[in-house]
Amino acid sequence: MPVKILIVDDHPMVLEGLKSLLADAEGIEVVGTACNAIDAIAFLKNNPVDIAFLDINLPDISGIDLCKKVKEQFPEVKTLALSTFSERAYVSRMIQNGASGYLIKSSGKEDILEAIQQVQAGGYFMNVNFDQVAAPAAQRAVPFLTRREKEVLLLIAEGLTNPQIAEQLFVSVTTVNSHRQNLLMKFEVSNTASLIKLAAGLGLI
Amino acid sequence: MPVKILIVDDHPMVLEGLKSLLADAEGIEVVGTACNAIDAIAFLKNNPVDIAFLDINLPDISGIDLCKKVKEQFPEVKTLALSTFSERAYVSRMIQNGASGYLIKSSGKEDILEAIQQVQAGGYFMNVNFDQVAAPAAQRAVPFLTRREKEVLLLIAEGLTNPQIAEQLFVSVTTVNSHRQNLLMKFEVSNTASLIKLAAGLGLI
DNA sequence: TGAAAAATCGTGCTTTTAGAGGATATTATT
DNA sequence: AATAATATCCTCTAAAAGCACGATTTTTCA
Repeated sequence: MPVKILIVDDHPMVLEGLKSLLADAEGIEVVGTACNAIDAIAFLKNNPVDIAFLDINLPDISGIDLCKKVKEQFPEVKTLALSTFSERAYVSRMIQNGASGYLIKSSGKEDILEAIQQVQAGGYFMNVNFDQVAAPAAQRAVPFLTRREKEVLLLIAEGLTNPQIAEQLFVSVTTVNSHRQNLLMKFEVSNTASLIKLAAGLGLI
Repeated sequence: MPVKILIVDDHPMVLEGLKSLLADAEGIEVVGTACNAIDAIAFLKNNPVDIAFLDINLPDISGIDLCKKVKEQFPEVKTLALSTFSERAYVSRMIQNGASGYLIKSSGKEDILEAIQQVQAGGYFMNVNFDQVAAPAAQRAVPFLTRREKEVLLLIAEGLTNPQIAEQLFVSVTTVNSHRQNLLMKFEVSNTASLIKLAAGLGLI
């Protein structure tokens, strides 16, 4: 008896791609596809399924919530998260919600087949290392800036030098420099490049 | 005579998906696929192609650079950028490099067929509205940067000084400074602050 | 193979930043 | 009226960046 697969993804390319890649695989049958969570649930109600591939981004509810629903209503169905690189952060939540594995969309045929095999045997599959990704999540708090500091920050970002800013604001260069030093301190950086990059990232300039 | 299509993407799912979606379309033939830029160029040398679908993220060189190369070496080949949502910022550069259109990977069959039709007729196709995204970035052309310049730019943005960058890259400080000066020249700015602000606005860092 | 592009290294000089240590006014705000 | 925060100004030093010449080597590609 072949392994029955349901694919849930709103990208026609991925849907078709997976279907095509699995079409000639032995012992595997794609019994259905869905492009949203409602259709997916409806399909599961009426058809036996062994493994469900769930995209993390779906139009109606997220794949994470769908995963939870599936495991609640159909605990015998094993789930496999489908994700692009940038969504790796969500994978741990998917696992918490009962997913048996995680497959990045750039996976090749071998990975996909291995994932199915592993999961069908009751195991887990994951083809990404989280070591590299965890870092960027760290959010930095926006430092409190005074009116003058904001003005100076803006002018620095526009490429003005301290003397030019001083002229613009009718103050002395040392004053501008003070504000500049305070900006570096508040952002906890040691030069203009980091300062501007952070400020840009926080949408301040 | 059917329209000859080459698909370049390193995601087997997308590759297969597109192929499958276009398989039964009338007047369209997928004559080849490639999962990197080198294979793509090699294929174009030996086979006539009307339209090349180019993924923006490729393992060897970026789709943007590949697009440029293709238009230089095979000006008669029309190019269509393939991208996920998060990469929209790069699309304008793709267009600058001669692409005839842009297709998000979540596109359905209708969009894909319409894109092919439009492009083959000499027109442009784009199924995303840039109003929300590109506003600040679109104005200034993104300068062409060499591999080393990009590296240096990134390290500058991380707050490293010339001596630190030199150490990191195992080159002399004067070399780093040369790259830095070239960056300033290419971005038409006169200091680091402007450089980083611009680069951040263009999504380069 | 030969030309073009990129990457590498150099010197000398000026300007700007970064960092330390202050001090004194001017505003809030309680 | 007293306190705190902000804004202003100062000197000094060292480090880094910016700018202008240059040059050689390596890589890429037609």
